[in-house]
Amino acid sequence: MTSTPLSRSEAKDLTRRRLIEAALTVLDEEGETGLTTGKVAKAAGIAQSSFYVHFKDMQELLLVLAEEGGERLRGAMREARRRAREAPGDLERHRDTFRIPLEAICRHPELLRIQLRARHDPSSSLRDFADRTAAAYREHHAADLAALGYTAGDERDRRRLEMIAEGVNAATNALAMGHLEGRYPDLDECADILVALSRGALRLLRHESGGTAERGEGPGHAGLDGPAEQPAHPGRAQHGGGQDAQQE
Amino acid sequence: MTSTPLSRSEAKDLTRRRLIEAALTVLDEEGETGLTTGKVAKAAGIAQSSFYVHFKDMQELLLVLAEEGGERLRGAMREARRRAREAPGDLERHRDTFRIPLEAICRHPELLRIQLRARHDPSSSLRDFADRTAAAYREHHAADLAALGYTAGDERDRRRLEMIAEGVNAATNALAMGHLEGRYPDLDECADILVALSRGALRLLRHESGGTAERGEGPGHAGLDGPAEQPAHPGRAQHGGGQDAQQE
DNA sequence: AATTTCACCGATAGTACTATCGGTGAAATC
DNA sequence: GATTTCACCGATAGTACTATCGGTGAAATT
Repeated sequence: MTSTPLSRSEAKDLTRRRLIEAALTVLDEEGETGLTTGKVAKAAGIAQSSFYVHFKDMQELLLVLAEEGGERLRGAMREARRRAREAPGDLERHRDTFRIPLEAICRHPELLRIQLRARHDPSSSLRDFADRTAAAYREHHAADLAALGYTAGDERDRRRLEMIAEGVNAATNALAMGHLEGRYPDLDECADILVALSRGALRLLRHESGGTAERGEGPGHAGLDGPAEQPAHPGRAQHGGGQDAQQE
Repeated sequence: MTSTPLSRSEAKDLTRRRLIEAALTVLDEEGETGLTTGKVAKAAGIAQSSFYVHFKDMQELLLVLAEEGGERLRGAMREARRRAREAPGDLERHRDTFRIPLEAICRHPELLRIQLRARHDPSSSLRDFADRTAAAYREHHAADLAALGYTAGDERDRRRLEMIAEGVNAATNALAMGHLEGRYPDLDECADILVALSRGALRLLRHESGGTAERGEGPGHAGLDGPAEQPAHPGRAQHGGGQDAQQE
């Protein structure tokens, strides 16, 4: 019964929001090719020409979309990072570092899809956004790993840390998509795989930190394991304060 | 001086080839949105209307493109796999398993870009192709790992093997792109990272193969390493025989 | 040499999308 | 209550692309 006593500006904002949501849907379902003012306006329930009341053109809407989407995703990542930092040595939390991004992706898969598409599409208006987002993730993740105790000593280590972060990020996206496609029903299992991938790579980074750059693949002195590993056993507890265990 | 005594069908084939190459270029540079009969025809040096002499419509050209591109990439992968199988226990070769795909990507980055874009674009005509290609890679890689000795015992192991393959594939693509973007100048280093990523993940798969599926994340007994690794030494440097050093 | 074939061309009808414009009515302001 | 503002509308000019058609000349066939 309660009618809708919307003020003019409230109504406008609402329409604008509907346009943005509609654009997101169309973009996800039909790609940038199918994203037209007509379709978006129709999906939002207004006339095509009214689109221009809210946005100068489609480009402007895309920009807003990029900012909003980026913020949503980045927020989820920040959250994951925050939680991971809370107890860096706790194995369970370490797994969280991967599970939370996975969940974030699954909550808004269209955002990742759009970003991934744009990332490899030179003609996309969202290209810049996608590049910046990707770079932000890389650095986020690299910082996460650093927080876990994998501090980068020299230039090479820093680059490797970044490479690992980038690789694991890509794997995260892939597994999340696989999960959404029904191939990997268990997100926890996805997280486990990601933890394992990271571990292996970080081990490489670790035991070479001091030595020469012998190309022969130095997996040699595998003696030292990654930091957060040994003290792992404790089902979930942490007494062994992981990250600082190994000192070079 | 030698004029061009092209027969009619030869000339036609040549034009057709030019159209395909032009389409590939346009597709890479401007995305599917910018792929129009006019642009492709112009890039190939013929009139827009003549496009239809060679293809029923753009869709048909895209199909041809998908087949050709897929074949090119798949060929490179087969090669990598073949070489890897030749000496499964050889560490150097193991690295090849990753370096060769990296090189293949760098030789034709546009093919990967196009595939990645299509993979996440529901509206793309290349969607099916991209999905099939991705699935093929996954299975290829999973088979590679199996060939390296990581046979999947039960259902769970098989799924994990697939997940690892998918994750490492994604990481491969990401690192190759990073290399092309100038961030990772050394392809060998990329391969090293990939080897390390795989190792870590495969270890997970290994030492849980028999036990119960304790969710608590069993990375605990980091002991047993992957199978095909021990006999590796032969490579070049080896004394320490790296990865197998730490047991338990 | 005469005839046929056909790759290519320019022109164009048809379609889809963009972006603007004048009009309308209800909210906001006076 | 009169006036102004403005979100929304339908109509439409402009632009870009698709796909077809009849014409042309050189290669292929006879």
